[in-house]
Amino acid sequence: MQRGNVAAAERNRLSPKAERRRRVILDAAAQAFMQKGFAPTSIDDVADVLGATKGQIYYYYRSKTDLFFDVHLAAMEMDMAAIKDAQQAHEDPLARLRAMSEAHLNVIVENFPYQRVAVQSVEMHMEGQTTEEQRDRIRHLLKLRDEYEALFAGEISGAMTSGAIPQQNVKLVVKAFLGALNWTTFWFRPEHSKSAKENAVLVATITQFAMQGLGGTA
Amino acid sequence: MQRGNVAAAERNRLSPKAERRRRVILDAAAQAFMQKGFAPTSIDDVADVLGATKGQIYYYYRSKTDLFFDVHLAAMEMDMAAIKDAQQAHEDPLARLRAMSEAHLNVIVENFPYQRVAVQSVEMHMEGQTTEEQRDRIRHLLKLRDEYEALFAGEISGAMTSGAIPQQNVKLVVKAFLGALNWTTFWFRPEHSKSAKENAVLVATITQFAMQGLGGTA
DNA sequence: ACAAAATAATACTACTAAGTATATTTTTTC
DNA sequence: GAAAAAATATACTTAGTAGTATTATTTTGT
Repeated sequence: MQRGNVAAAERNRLSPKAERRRRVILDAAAQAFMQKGFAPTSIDDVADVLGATKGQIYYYYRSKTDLFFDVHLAAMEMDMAAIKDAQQAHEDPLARLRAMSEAHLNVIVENFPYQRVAVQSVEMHMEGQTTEEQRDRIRHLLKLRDEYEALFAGEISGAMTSGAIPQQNVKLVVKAFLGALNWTTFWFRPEHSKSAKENAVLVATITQFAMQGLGGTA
Repeated sequence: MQRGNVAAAERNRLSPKAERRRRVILDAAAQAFMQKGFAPTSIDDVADVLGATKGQIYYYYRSKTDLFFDVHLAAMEMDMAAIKDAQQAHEDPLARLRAMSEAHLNVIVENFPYQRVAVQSVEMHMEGQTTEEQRDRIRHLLKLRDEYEALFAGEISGAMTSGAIPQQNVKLVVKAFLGALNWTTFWFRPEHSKSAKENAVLVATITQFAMQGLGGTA
């Protein structure tokens, strides 16, 4: 039975085994898209990473586009889960923000292929030949991205209100803040990363930079 | 006479008229690549932006790849020229760095299509089917990029040595610094940008964030 | 004004890769 | 352990596009 792509909401209809298989394919796709980006990566490239053939991929996914969207969505879900935990562990806006930054960077270094793919802009690749259903998914992904940014912006605003950092243009500084973090996806190479300690230094240093960027008095 | 692609060093062999035409094509290519990225942009897309046909483009450029490289190179040359001017206008490392940051951001907002293209990683698109000559050009572009980063890293090191900012991992903070700036290519939309004043606020705010990120005592 | 050179458009070729249809193999179920 | 269902592989079709060959037009020099 051809099952094709399923939205996140109906994933539970799949058998646990099928879902595991989907995840393996998703990992291979993240790996492949990471290396060359969406357009120049063929389904056969993904199949090569997977060690299988096209047939298998099309059994679980309707199209290359849907596969890409699912990688993207999985990446965002990782991010969301990680920073919400971080957020709830603290009271003070700046403490929250610091924990969120660390969580975000940890997700990047630990799930690099997914996070790298998520940074390749969605809208960029999909102009024109998309179905209405796919445009819905794009809108959803963009909405998630905006919500994610809003979580950071909210804490920055909170810190401003409480006087912990100077008044400043939140819309702009939140971009700079996330830019400092997300830029990691451009230069970090997980295969060159030796130790967990080295990654910890990365997380601490970039977080320190971003927090100081806001101009707090410590 | 078919002339094809020429490297920067031999551009002066072209007549002024031919060089102007090349530049018009380059602008169109930057515009087109900006919208969708390299792979999904066809030469016909570029020709559409140009308001002409393929024939014209292939008269001046050997291949789509060479065209992309030239956009990239032009972007880097803009950056280099801008920050070298900024650098020479000041003595103090932090003053230099601030001026370099402002210069870099101004180049981004004023030549957005080129700068956006330059941020699309070169290496990402070109795995495999490249000629030896093209691989040379990739290496050259990557070298320029490293040199560019080294100019920023040098000033950060200078500021550290003079005690203007705390000791820190320069390799990492220079990435965060440039990340805060370059991230602008992901969210800035020149067509929505109303006034020069608004752009000035952007440049000042992002620069302020990046400078503070280094932890100076002001 | 006209020949030659330069520039540009058109018509064509070859190839890549997404998606599909079909066949084969593996797993499950009774 | 055989029939049915699920999972995977293979073979094929088709659309899009990079690059080229050829033709047409414009510019330049004399």
